[in-house]
Amino acid sequence: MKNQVQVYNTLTRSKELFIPLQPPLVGMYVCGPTVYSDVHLGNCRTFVSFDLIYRYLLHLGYKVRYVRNITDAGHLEGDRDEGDDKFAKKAKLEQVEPMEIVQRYTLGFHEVMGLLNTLPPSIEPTATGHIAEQIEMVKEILASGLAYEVNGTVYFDVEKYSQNHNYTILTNRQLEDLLANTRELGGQDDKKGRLDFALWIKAKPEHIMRWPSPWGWGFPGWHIECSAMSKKYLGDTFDIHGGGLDLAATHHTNEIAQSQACNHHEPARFWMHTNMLTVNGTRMSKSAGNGFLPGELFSGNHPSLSKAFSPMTVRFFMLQAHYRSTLDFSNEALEASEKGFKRLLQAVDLLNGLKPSDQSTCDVAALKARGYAAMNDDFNSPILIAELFEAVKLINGINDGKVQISVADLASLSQFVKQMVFDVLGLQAEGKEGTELAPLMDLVIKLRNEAKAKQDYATSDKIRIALQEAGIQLNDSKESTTWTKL
RNA sequence: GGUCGGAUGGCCGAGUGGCUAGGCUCAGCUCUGCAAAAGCUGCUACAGCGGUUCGAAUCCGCUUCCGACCUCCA
Repeated sequence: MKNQVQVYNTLTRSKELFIPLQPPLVGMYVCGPTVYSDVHLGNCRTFVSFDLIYRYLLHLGYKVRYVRNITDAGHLEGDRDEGDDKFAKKAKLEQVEPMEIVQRYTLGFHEVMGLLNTLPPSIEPTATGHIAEQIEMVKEILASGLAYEVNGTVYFDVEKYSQNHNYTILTNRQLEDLLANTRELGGQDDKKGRLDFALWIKAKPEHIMRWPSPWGWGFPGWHIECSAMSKKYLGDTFDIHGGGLDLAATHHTNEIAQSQACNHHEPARFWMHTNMLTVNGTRMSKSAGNGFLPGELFSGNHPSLSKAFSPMTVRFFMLQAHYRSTLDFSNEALEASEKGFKRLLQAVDLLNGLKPSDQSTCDVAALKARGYAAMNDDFNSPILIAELFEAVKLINGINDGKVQISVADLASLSQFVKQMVFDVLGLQAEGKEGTELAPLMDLVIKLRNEAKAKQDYATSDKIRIALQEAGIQLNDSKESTTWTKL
């Protein structure tokens, strides 16, 4: 299965066969969150998408070092390379230490990632923990002549860089257009060129988050942290660099320039970008104010939400769209995912109790092949899920005695479905947390069945309705009664 | 304004030069004391207009509409 994965590379705008630099090792760097506020659902989608990619590569047997940073310094408010950074600004508002902000939102981020069942990255470095590496990198870029210092701030010289490099290689824009269309910045900084960006920023004396450097007290620019940390943990060139599509034009473009200036070759061979989560067709973002927080979704505590949706429903919803497509968020779409997810897991539960036959009247191998082909085609999880629903149909058919399956095929089907659902898609069963209720429920169901046997339907219906009001759904079938939490 | 990407059935979403995913909804059926749940069956869509082709929703051109990026954002 290895060496059959086609990955869409933003650099070439096409799918390419993915072969790691040093198989079976894979180095993957993904731009993580900026922890100055709660992550919203759009942020989560990116990390769920890369979690799928990480999981599938692991499933194929690759040994992946997955590095995802925490940005806890250096991100600026506004479009000027001076002034307070986001952490200091937020901290002033909330009357706390900047690192208190960082700590709070980092913990919140990890909690949400856990609920969404994303695997933790191999390394999760922080920007503030790698100031020395960033300073080193800035020094090297200065030495290469592609940066200049003005009053304690160091800028990258985009125009000089462009003489020998293609600055816009990632997004295929024309430098002239960029220069012509870049907004006038008000002339308050000391940049030579309009596209130049800060590598190191001089801090005002009152600035709390600042570090000593060869250029005086300051803090790192927005782009250098990813270049420095990816280089440190993955080397000068690694396999995959990922992030949200919104990072491509500026952040990743500048990362490539920094790495080229420092290391003299491109940092990553594959650039992968995940698309945006939209609300009514418009991108969900902090600044647009149309964001949903994961907590609001999981609790249903939001004016636009018809009800609460569980983390796994949300994850399944995200995986039902391809990572490079926009995905539109709505109550209807979430409800559809909730039901579909439930149906999928119910079929998975049936797997262990299926009775094999001598022969198969179904083609498990073809089903598996289609599932793998989908994932090998740029991680096409919607198609994989469609194939899993074909498996659901098969499982139900076997359960009903309408379809026969051999022992070997059943084992193969069972392994495939479970691996894909749990290991690759990263889904997990929910609603089983009420196990302490089980003995109680057994008793209630027994009493109700006794009433039913005596045709005392008034009592049996009373129990059913009361339980429903208490959030427990009874499911009667011919042989038995089961229950689920609503 | 520039660059790029989209427009798929009631909804969400894949895909693709001929065999036309999948989920949800809806309808019918089975099961059932009734209901729910569950299962089965059914539901042929690709913005518009031209063109290429034996054949296009899929390729090309134009039009309309939408979005993203160009400024912090996953």
